[in-house]
Amino acid sequence: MGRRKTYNRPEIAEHAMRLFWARGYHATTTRDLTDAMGVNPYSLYAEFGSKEGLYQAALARYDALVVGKHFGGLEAPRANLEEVRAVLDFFGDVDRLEGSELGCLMCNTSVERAPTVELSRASTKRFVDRLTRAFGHALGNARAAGRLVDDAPVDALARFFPTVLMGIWALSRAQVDSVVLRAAADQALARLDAVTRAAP
Amino acid sequence: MGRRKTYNRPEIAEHAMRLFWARGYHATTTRDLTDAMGVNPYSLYAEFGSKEGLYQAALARYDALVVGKHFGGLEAPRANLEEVRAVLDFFGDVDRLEGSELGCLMCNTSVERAPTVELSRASTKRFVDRLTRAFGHALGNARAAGRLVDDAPVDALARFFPTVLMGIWALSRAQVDSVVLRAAADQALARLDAVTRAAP
DNA sequence: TCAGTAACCAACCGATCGCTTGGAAACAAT
DNA sequence: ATTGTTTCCAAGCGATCGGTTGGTTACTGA
Repeated sequence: MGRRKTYNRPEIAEHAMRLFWARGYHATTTRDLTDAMGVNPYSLYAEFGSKEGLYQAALARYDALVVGKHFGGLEAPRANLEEVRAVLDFFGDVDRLEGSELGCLMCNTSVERAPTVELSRASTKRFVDRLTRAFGHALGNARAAGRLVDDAPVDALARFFPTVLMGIWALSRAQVDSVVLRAAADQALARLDAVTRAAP
Repeated sequence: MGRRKTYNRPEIAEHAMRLFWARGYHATTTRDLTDAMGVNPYSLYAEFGSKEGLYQAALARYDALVVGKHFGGLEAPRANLEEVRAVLDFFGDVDRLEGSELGCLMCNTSVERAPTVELSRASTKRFVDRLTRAFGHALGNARAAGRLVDDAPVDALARFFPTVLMGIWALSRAQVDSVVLRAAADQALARLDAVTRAAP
């Protein structure tokens, strides 16, 4: 009943995600968005209500696409120490990847939006919770498999690692020397080694 | 020769520092600034040239006042393990302080400004360098005093700790559960303990 | 085929952005 | 007291912000 949409909602949200990710919320104008996406302001507001609504949709898309891509392994049922090490190792070398100066959209949101926008604060908390659960899950598996020392502080480590990653992401945006990010990941890994039981 | 200024440059810069710290660069308008400081736009532009110039002055003020306050102990000639532990412990409990949801202006700058503004990127790098040197200095003293194990990776630790703090600051702004920040600081401290020689 | 409906688009809205200006006010030097 | 210099301030500059609207186009159902 009526004309069909010529755009695709998830695509628009993904496009917005990339712009917001690179430049932040305030520095990305609605004209930047409509120009880059080839869609009219009318369609944007009909679909997302406001710039803020579009931002939330972009965060949701980020959670599904990017977070899922990087932390899906950690959330897999049989995730173990290998997955924990892999993700820390990956982000220790993240500056070698193209676009690493973007950091993480959720880290950016925590800094730019969370203090003043309730929805963004909630999104950030959910993100931290997701990462904490993911690490906790994998570390729990490791402990159950007898690969961690008995008094290994699984919960504390599961909160520690996301914090280290947030630091790495924040610094990525300033393009600090890659040695810094590598050292941060390595020392986090060293802490993990300290509570890992030696292989038999 | 001529009328005297009714404002004080460092005071203006400090006032701007607080506003930028709380709301970020883009979300703080020049009217917010002039209203809060009781100074006219003319004076602001005569003194700092542009909003960007004022931001740089605010960063300089932050470096002198806030960074000096929190990391001065670490930079003291005789700084040692106690100072390293004190600063990590302090920021592990930072959420108990009033205004902790502000995080750190340099962390905010790294995220919001560094990717697109060369001066802010340089400021951020200098900040990270200052922290890295401060930690390296104190850890170097500890090693020289025989308080660290022989193969303690002083340089890596000196890069690791600032990264953890950046993570804590980024998360502070989302007011995440204090347990997260405490755990992050504790695990960083545990890594330090692992390379500390047992007391005789 | 034609009414009804929904999406499209260019043009535009008031508000606010960073920043400037013309003239009055306050000082120092003589 | 006069002059020259500097700062102060209200008002306002063009540009751009997030968001809207009226008329047109494309589709659906009967």
